[in-house]
Amino acid sequence: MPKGSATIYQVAQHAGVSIATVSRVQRGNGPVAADTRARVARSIKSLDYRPSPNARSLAASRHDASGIVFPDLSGPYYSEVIYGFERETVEARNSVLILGTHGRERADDLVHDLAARVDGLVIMGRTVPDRLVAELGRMKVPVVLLARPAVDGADTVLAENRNSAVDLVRHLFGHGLDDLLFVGDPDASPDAAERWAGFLDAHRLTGRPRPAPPLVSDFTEGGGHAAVRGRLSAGLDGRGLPAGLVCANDEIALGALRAARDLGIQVPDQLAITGWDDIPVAALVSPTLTTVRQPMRELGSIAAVLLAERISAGRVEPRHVLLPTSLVLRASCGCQALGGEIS
Amino acid sequence: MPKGSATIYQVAQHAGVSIATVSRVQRGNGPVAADTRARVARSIKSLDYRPSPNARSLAASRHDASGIVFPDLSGPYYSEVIYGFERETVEARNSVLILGTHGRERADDLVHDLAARVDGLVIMGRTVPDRLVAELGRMKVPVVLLARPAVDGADTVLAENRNSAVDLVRHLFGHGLDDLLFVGDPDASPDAAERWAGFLDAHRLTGRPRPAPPLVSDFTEGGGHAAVRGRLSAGLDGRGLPAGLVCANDEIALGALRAARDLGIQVPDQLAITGWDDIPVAALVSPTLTTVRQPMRELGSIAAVLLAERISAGRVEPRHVLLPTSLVLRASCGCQALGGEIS
DNA sequence: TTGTAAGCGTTATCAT
DNA sequence: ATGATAACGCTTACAA
Repeated sequence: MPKGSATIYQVAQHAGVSIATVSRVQRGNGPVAADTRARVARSIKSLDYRPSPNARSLAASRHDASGIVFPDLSGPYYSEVIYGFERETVEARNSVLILGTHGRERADDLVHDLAARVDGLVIMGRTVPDRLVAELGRMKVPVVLLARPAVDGADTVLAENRNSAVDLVRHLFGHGLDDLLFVGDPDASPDAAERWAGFLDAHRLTGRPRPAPPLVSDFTEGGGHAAVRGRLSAGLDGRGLPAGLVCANDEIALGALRAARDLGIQVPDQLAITGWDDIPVAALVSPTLTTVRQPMRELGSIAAVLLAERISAGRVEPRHVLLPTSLVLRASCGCQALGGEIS
Repeated sequence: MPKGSATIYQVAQHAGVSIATVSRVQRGNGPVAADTRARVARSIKSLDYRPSPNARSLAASRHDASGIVFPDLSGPYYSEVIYGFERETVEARNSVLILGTHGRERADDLVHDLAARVDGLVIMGRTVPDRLVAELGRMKVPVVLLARPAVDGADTVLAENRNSAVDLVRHLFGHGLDDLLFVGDPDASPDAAERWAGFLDAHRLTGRPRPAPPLVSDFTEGGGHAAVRGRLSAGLDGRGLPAGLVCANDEIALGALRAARDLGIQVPDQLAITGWDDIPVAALVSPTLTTVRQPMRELGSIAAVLLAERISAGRVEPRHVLLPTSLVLRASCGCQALGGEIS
């Protein structure tokens, strides 16, 4: 019982056959006589033989593993996507490597290293520059882009943003809320950019004047709180309050909610607030949060499936999957707390 | 430019040296003449050579990777721990493999496979049976147990539970709340078991009678909501309401909060509720949640450090790290919403 | 049906 | 200081 389990040689010897036969039995492919198979199988079991994934990768130049790159694991969005990806990937008998770039400088090298250890990669959002994505494409590394526009010949999977934003904003208009402020940073993520674009569309389509520029905030509760609090207190000091805040995600909206509470502003009576994602707590805060649900786990699992198609089925033409979202009407926009759901 | 980058042979040829020399230069270890080194380095750069992790693992029998096993990625707790682990591990130039067991039957095999791909493993909670942990120990696979009592010679890292529970419960007693109900499942996790033990301790230490058995719930908001709602409506029907609910984690507490809201029960006036973990939303719900903060990311990063000690420094005597927690007093226990923090 | 042997891309041990 | 060359544990033609 030295470190590691038995090797193929030990099994071969134990069963009195060659390593080729052991390999055949183990992988269940080549032709093997029934009795030989049984004998070898017994040896495998009794020695508890498990082929070394490394040696196998080296010989077969496959890894049976895939990787996912994310900017930061913070917040429900990333962890849910990763959850979906992990689940689907393991289900397909592959291992999962994760890499958070965390805005590191070495990110480039880290991604290359990751790429060398897997059969394919899912890349979330703007974690890596287009240049690198193209480079991976040239190296024939299967790549699926998640929540990011197409680059090169890579697959993409994203949730619908722009039309959903239009629907959301028109719903707010329907509440008689005209003066809306978008909170988020369109320059920071493709998702935010699309939501902002839909926000603009809705104004244009309904013949309204162009709205104020976005109130810039990162995707965190803290960021949302700070930005919104600043804007609202300026509003209280005479600049005037917007009628509603359309936040680029739920966490920003949560921060906005807290800012409003800090300042004694009633939501939704004095100020409507909406989010995006429908993270679990959106239904738990008070007032409950009107938001746009996107299927986070499914984003991850579908990315895994696309990757598998490329790797195993050898697909090469890029596929682009667009997942539908649904408007979740709750209390924070002025709807009844019971609020139904519109897809 | 075939699939994958250049091999060591191509670099050797390009630089006019043997592969051994390339290896030396690449790894920066063996003795190499300055000019040779420079020439080889140039070749490496110009061919964009990156050693194959697989071949390297096979030859050196190291993986430069470590793995983490969790039961389910749902909820902030697991994702935060994994975040801390990933960050620290990548910082140390290692890759990270994750595996969710999701209560699968094949979990055993999956863990073995994972073990074959990494230099060491972090195992969270009760994801795998003691038998398997012991088996890994026998195979000399470095193992760090997280939020789980020691097994074999494995390291452990856990946050203090029992005393913290005593402090929390005594704090509730101080509010004049005597009839407390524990919500959670001590049989389902070591953490829950310890918190329940502390809950009992507090009663004993203060000369109170033994409290009612736990109201069983899994660690989810939904589970907490269902269990608590059932108990509270029974209470409303005459059985009587407890004075406070000590929940095994924040998500259960959130469910309890919702159940109380459903039934029109005022928190904390009619019913106090406390959680555990201090997940981000605990500060955002209304009333804000009194809870026990445990350093989730740090649990992950410390596990990574312990693992690294075993792997690189070759430590072999088990280490056991106990992380302190802190009581976070907010509104749901009856404290002022401003609530300070006691460590 | 089974075995032999040539890789796969490194590291590491000897020689030189 | 450098180069051969034998592992590492497997897959996979190719032979037998």
